[in-house]
Amino acid sequence: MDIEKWKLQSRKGLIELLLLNLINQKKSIYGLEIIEFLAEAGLDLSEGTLYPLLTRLTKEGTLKPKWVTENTSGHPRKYYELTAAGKNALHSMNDHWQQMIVVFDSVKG
Amino acid sequence: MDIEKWKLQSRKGLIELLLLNLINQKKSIYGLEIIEFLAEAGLDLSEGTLYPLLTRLTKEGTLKPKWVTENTSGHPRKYYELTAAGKNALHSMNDHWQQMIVVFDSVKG
DNA sequence: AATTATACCTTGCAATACAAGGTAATATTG
DNA sequence: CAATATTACCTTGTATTGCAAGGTATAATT
Repeated sequence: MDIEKWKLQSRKGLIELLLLNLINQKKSIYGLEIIEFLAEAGLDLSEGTLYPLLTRLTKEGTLKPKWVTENTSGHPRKYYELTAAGKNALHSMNDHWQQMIVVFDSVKG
Repeated sequence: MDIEKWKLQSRKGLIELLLLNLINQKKSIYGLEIIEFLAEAGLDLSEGTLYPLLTRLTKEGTLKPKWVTENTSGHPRKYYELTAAGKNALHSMNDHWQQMIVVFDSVKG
Protein backbone atom coordinates (compact mmCIF):
# COMPACT_ATOMS: atom_id res chain seq x y z
CA MET A 1 0.00 0.00 0.00
CA ASP A 2 1.14 3.46 -0.88
CA ILE A 3 1.33 5.62 2.22
CA GLU A 4 2.45 8.65 0.22
CA LYS A 5 -0.70 8.51 -1.87
CA TRP A 6 -2.73 8.37 1.29
CA LYS A 7 -0.89 11.33 2.78
CA LEU A 8 -1.77 13.34 -0.30
CA GLN A 9 -5.43 12.44 -0.13
CA SER A 10 -5.78 13.02 3.58
CA ARG A 11 -4.64 16.60 3.10
CA LYS A 12 -7.67 17.39 0.98
CA GLY A 13 -9.91 19.78 2.84
CA LEU A 14 -7.76 19.61 5.93
CA ILE A 15 -5.35 22.15 4.47
CA GLU A 16 -8.23 24.56 4.13
CA LEU A 17 -9.03 24.20 7.82
CA LEU A 18 -5.39 24.66 8.83
CA LEU A 19 -5.07 27.71 6.57
CA LEU A 20 -8.15 29.45 7.94
CA ASN A 21 -7.11 28.79 11.53
CA LEU A 22 -3.68 30.21 10.77
CA ILE A 23 -5.08 33.37 9.19
CA ASN A 24 -7.41 33.71 12.16
CA GLN A 25 -4.45 33.46 14.53
CA LYS A 26 -2.23 35.90 12.60
CA LYS A 27 -5.10 38.30 11.75
CA SER A 28 -3.25 39.25 8.53
CA ILE A 29 -0.70 37.25 6.55
CA TYR A 30 0.57 36.92 2.97
CA GLY A 31 1.21 33.90 0.73
CA LEU A 32 4.87 33.04 1.17
CA GLU A 33 4.65 33.84 4.87
CA ILE A 34 1.98 31.14 5.18
CA ILE A 35 4.25 28.64 3.43
CA GLU A 36 7.16 29.56 5.70
CA PHE A 37 5.09 29.29 8.87
CA LEU A 38 3.65 25.90 7.96
CA ALA A 39 7.08 24.60 6.90
CA GLU A 40 8.44 25.42 10.33
CA ALA A 41 5.43 23.75 11.90
CA GLY A 42 6.30 20.62 9.89
CA LEU A 43 3.92 20.90 6.92
CA ASP A 44 5.27 21.43 3.41
CA LEU A 45 2.71 23.28 1.35
CA SER A 46 3.48 24.11 -2.28
CA GLU A 47 2.61 27.36 -4.01
CA GLY A 48 0.60 25.42 -6.57
CA THR A 49 -1.65 24.35 -3.72
CA LEU A 50 -1.78 27.57 -1.75
CA TYR A 51 -2.44 30.26 -4.35
CA PRO A 52 -5.41 28.59 -6.07
CA LEU A 53 -6.83 27.94 -2.60
CA LEU A 54 -6.45 31.58 -1.52
CA THR A 55 -8.09 32.66 -4.77
CA ARG A 56 -11.03 30.32 -4.29
CA LEU A 57 -11.56 31.36 -0.67
CA THR A 58 -11.51 35.01 -1.74
CA LYS A 59 -14.12 34.39 -4.45
CA GLU A 60 -16.29 32.54 -1.93
CA GLY A 61 -16.18 35.54 0.41
CA THR A 62 -14.20 33.80 3.15
CA LEU A 63 -11.07 35.91 2.77
CA LYS A 64 -10.40 39.54 1.93
CA PRO A 65 -7.03 40.43 0.36
CA LYS A 66 -5.16 43.71 0.52
CA TRP A 67 -2.09 44.65 -1.54
CA VAL A 68 0.71 46.17 0.52
CA THR A 69 3.97 47.65 -0.74
CA GLU A 70 6.59 47.61 1.99
CA ASN A 71 10.09 49.03 2.21
CA THR A 72 11.57 45.78 3.40
CA SER A 73 10.62 43.80 0.34
CA GLY A 74 10.70 44.04 -3.43
CA HIS A 75 7.47 42.72 -4.88
CA PRO A 76 4.24 43.95 -3.26
CA ARG A 77 2.59 41.47 -0.91
CA LYS A 78 -1.03 40.39 -0.85
CA TYR A 79 -2.18 40.15 2.76
CA TYR A 80 -5.24 38.09 3.59
CA GLU A 81 -7.75 38.47 6.43
CA LEU A 82 -10.89 36.57 7.36
CA THR A 83 -14.21 38.23 6.52
CA ALA A 84 -17.12 38.06 8.98
CA ALA A 85 -18.55 35.21 6.88
CA GLY A 86 -15.14 33.56 6.97
CA LYS A 87 -15.10 33.61 10.75
CA ASN A 88 -18.51 31.95 10.83
CA ALA A 89 -17.38 29.33 8.34
CA LEU A 90 -14.26 28.62 10.37
CA HIS A 91 -16.38 28.16 13.47
CA SER A 92 -18.59 25.59 11.72
CA MET A 93 -15.56 23.80 10.34
CA ASN A 94 -13.89 23.56 13.74
CA ASP A 95 -17.14 22.20 15.19
CA HIS A 96 -17.34 19.57 12.50
CA TRP A 97 -13.73 18.73 13.09
CA GLN A 98 -14.38 18.11 16.75
CA GLN A 99 -17.09 15.64 15.77
CA MET A 100 -14.61 13.79 13.57
CA ILE A 101 -12.23 13.53 16.50
CA VAL A 102 -15.02 11.91 18.51
CA VAL A 103 -15.58 9.34 15.74
CA PHE A 104 -11.84 8.83 15.62
CA ASP A 105 -11.68 8.02 19.32
CA SER A 106 -14.48 5.50 18.97
CA VAL A 107 -12.68 3.50 16.28
CA LYS A 108 -9.43 3.53 18.21
CA GLY A 109 -11.26 1.53 20.87
CA MET B 1 -18.67 29.47 1.31
CA ASP B 2 -19.93 25.96 1.04
CA ILE B 3 -19.28 24.05 4.26
CA GLU B 4 -20.87 20.90 2.85
CA LYS B 5 -18.36 20.83 0.01
CA TRP B 6 -15.56 21.18 2.52
CA LYS B 7 -16.94 18.37 4.67
CA LEU B 8 -16.89 16.13 1.62
CA GLN B 9 -13.31 16.97 0.75
CA SER B 10 -12.00 16.69 4.28
CA ARG B 11 -13.20 13.10 4.38
CA LYS B 12 -10.81 12.09 1.62
CA GLY B 13 -8.15 9.82 3.00
CA LEU B 14 -9.40 10.30 6.53
CA ILE B 15 -12.08 7.68 5.94
CA GLU B 16 -9.35 5.20 5.04
CA LEU B 17 -7.62 5.86 8.36
CA LEU B 18 -10.85 5.50 10.32
CA LEU B 19 -11.72 2.30 8.48
CA LEU B 20 -8.38 0.63 9.11
CA ASN B 21 -8.42 1.58 12.78
CA LEU B 22 -11.92 0.15 13.09
CA ILE B 23 -10.96 -3.15 11.44
CA ASN B 24 -7.92 -3.28 13.70
CA GLN B 25 -10.15 -2.81 16.74
CA LYS B 26 -12.75 -5.37 15.66
CA LYS B 27 -10.22 -7.88 14.27
CA SER B 28 -12.82 -9.04 11.73
CA ILE B 29 -15.84 -7.16 10.36
CA TYR B 30 -18.01 -7.09 7.23
CA GLY B 31 -19.25 -4.26 5.01
CA LEU B 32 -22.67 -3.35 6.33
CA GLU B 33 -21.48 -3.86 9.88
CA ILE B 34 -18.86 -1.16 9.27
CA ILE B 35 -21.53 1.22 7.99
CA GLU B 36 -23.72 0.48 11.01
CA PHE B 37 -20.90 1.00 13.48
CA LEU B 38 -19.80 4.30 11.97
CA ALA B 39 -23.39 5.53 11.74
CA GLU B 40 -23.79 4.97 15.47
CA ALA B 41 -20.49 6.75 16.05
CA GLY B 42 -21.88 9.72 14.10
CA LEU B 43 -20.40 9.21 10.65
CA ASP B 44 -22.61 8.42 7.66
CA LEU B 45 -20.66 6.38 5.15
CA SER B 46 -22.36 5.29 1.94
CA GLU B 47 -21.94 1.89 0.30
CA GLY B 48 -20.71 3.59 -2.85
CA THR B 49 -17.80 4.87 -0.78
CA LEU B 50 -17.11 1.81 1.32
CA TYR B 51 -17.12 -1.07 -1.13
CA PRO B 52 -14.74 0.41 -3.70
CA LEU B 53 -12.46 1.33 -0.80
CA LEU B 54 -12.48 -2.20 0.62
CA THR B 55 -11.76 -3.58 -2.86
CA ARG B 56 -8.82 -1.23 -3.36
CA LEU B 57 -7.34 -1.97 0.06
CA THR B 58 -7.62 -5.69 -0.66
CA LYS B 59 -5.85 -5.30 -4.01
CA GLU B 60 -3.11 -3.31 -2.31
CA GLY B 61 -2.55 -6.10 0.21
CA THR B 62 -3.75 -4.13 3.21
CA LEU B 63 -6.85 -6.23 3.86
CA LYS B 64 -7.68 -9.91 3.50
CA PRO B 65 -11.34 -10.87 2.96
CA LYS B 66 -13.07 -14.13 3.88
CA TRP B 67 -16.55 -15.19 2.78
CA VAL B 68 -18.67 -16.50 5.62
CA THR B 69 -22.16 -18.05 5.40
CA GLU B 70 -23.94 -17.77 8.69
CA ASN B 71 -27.25 -19.11 9.98
CA THR B 72 -28.39 -15.78 11.26
CA SER B 73 -28.26 -14.06 7.91
CA GLY B 74 -29.37 -14.59 4.32
CA HIS B 75 -26.65 -13.42 1.98
CA PRO B 76 -23.10 -14.57 2.77
CA ARG B 77 -20.92 -11.92 4.40
CA LYS B 78 -17.45 -10.87 3.41
CA TYR B 79 -15.37 -10.38 6.55
CA TYR B 80 -12.21 -8.29 6.36
CA GLU B 81 -9.06 -8.47 8.45
CA LEU B 82 -5.80 -6.52 8.38
CA THR B 83 -2.81 -8.28 6.82
CA ALA B 84 0.65 -7.94 8.40
CA ALA B 85 1.44 -5.29 5.77
CA GLY B 86 -1.84 -3.62 6.64
CA LYS B 87 -0.88 -3.36 10.28
CA ASN B 88 2.42 -1.74 9.34
CA ALA B 89 0.63 0.69 7.04
CA LEU B 90 -1.84 1.59 9.76
CA HIS B 91 1.00 2.25 12.15
CA SER B 92 2.64 4.67 9.68
CA MET B 93 -0.66 6.37 9.03
CA ASN B 94 -1.37 6.89 12.71
CA ASP B 95 2.12 8.32 13.14
CA HIS B 96 1.59 10.76 10.30
CA TRP B 97 -1.75 11.67 11.76
CA GLN B 98 -0.16 12.56 15.07
CA GLN B 99 2.17 14.92 13.22
CA MET B 100 -0.82 16.60 11.62
CA ILE B 101 -2.37 17.11 15.06
CA VAL B 102 0.83 18.88 16.10
CA VAL B 103 0.61 21.21 13.09
CA PHE B 104 -3.02 21.75 13.93
CA ASP B 105 -2.21 22.82 17.47
CA SER B 106 0.39 25.30 16.21
CA VAL B 107 -2.09 27.10 13.96
CA LYS B 108 -4.73 27.23 16.67
CA GLY B 109 -2.13 28.99 18.83
C1' DA C 1 -43.90 -18.25 -7.18
C1' DA C 2 -43.43 -13.67 -5.60
C1' DT C 3 -41.85 -10.59 -2.27
C1' DT C 4 -38.78 -8.94 1.25
C1' DA C 5 -34.43 -8.49 3.62
C1' DT C 6 -29.67 -8.56 3.76
C1' DA C 7 -25.43 -7.88 1.53
C1' DC C 8 -22.06 -6.78 -1.94
C1' DC C 9 -20.68 -4.31 -6.35
C1' DT C 10 -20.15 -0.76 -10.45
C1' DT C 11 -20.40 3.60 -13.15
C1' DG C 12 -19.90 8.43 -13.90
C1' DC C 13 -19.32 12.99 -11.98
C1' DA C 14 -17.41 16.67 -9.13
C1' DA C 15 -13.77 18.38 -6.42
C1' DT C 16 -8.79 19.16 -4.75
C1' DA C 17 -3.40 18.75 -4.13
C1' DC C 18 0.50 19.62 -6.57
C1' DA C 19 4.41 19.49 -10.02
C1' DA C 20 5.97 22.37 -13.39
C1' DG C 21 6.25 26.39 -15.60
C1' DG C 22 5.13 31.45 -15.94
C1' DT C 23 4.72 36.60 -14.77
C1' DA C 24 5.90 40.80 -12.19
C1' DA C 25 8.30 44.25 -9.28
C1' DT C 26 12.38 45.62 -6.97
C1' DA C 27 17.30 45.21 -5.53
C1' DT C 28 22.02 44.06 -6.58
C1' DT C 29 26.01 43.47 -9.30
C1' DG C 30 29.66 43.91 -13.03
C1' DC D 1 22.84 50.85 -16.99
C1' DA D 2 22.07 46.25 -18.55
C1' DA D 3 21.93 41.74 -16.67
C1' DT D 4 21.03 38.88 -12.94
C1' DA D 5 19.04 37.63 -8.53
C1' DT D 6 15.40 37.76 -5.24
C1' DT D 7 10.89 37.90 -3.62
C1' DA D 8 6.26 37.18 -4.58
C1' DC D 9 2.11 35.80 -6.91
C1' DC D 10 -0.43 32.99 -10.57
C1' DT D 11 -2.01 29.11 -14.06
C1' DT D 12 -2.45 24.54 -16.33
C1' DG D 13 -2.94 19.63 -16.53
C1' DT D 14 -2.97 15.19 -14.08
C1' DA D 15 -4.12 11.79 -10.63
C1' DT D 16 -7.07 10.46 -7.06
C1' DT D 17 -11.12 9.99 -4.19
C1' DG D 18 -16.19 10.35 -2.15
C1' DC D 19 -20.63 9.32 -3.36
C1' DA D 20 -25.39 9.23 -5.60
C1' DA D 21 -27.75 6.10 -8.18
C1' DG D 22 -28.61 1.90 -9.85
C1' DG D 23 -27.49 -3.15 -10.15
C1' DT D 24 -26.70 -8.15 -8.72
C1' DA D 25 -27.03 -12.15 -5.57
C1' DT D 26 -28.55 -15.25 -1.78
C1' DA D 27 -31.85 -16.90 1.37
C1' DA D 28 -36.00 -16.49 4.18
C1' DT D 29 -40.89 -15.43 4.32
C1' DT D 30 -45.42 -15.09 2.60
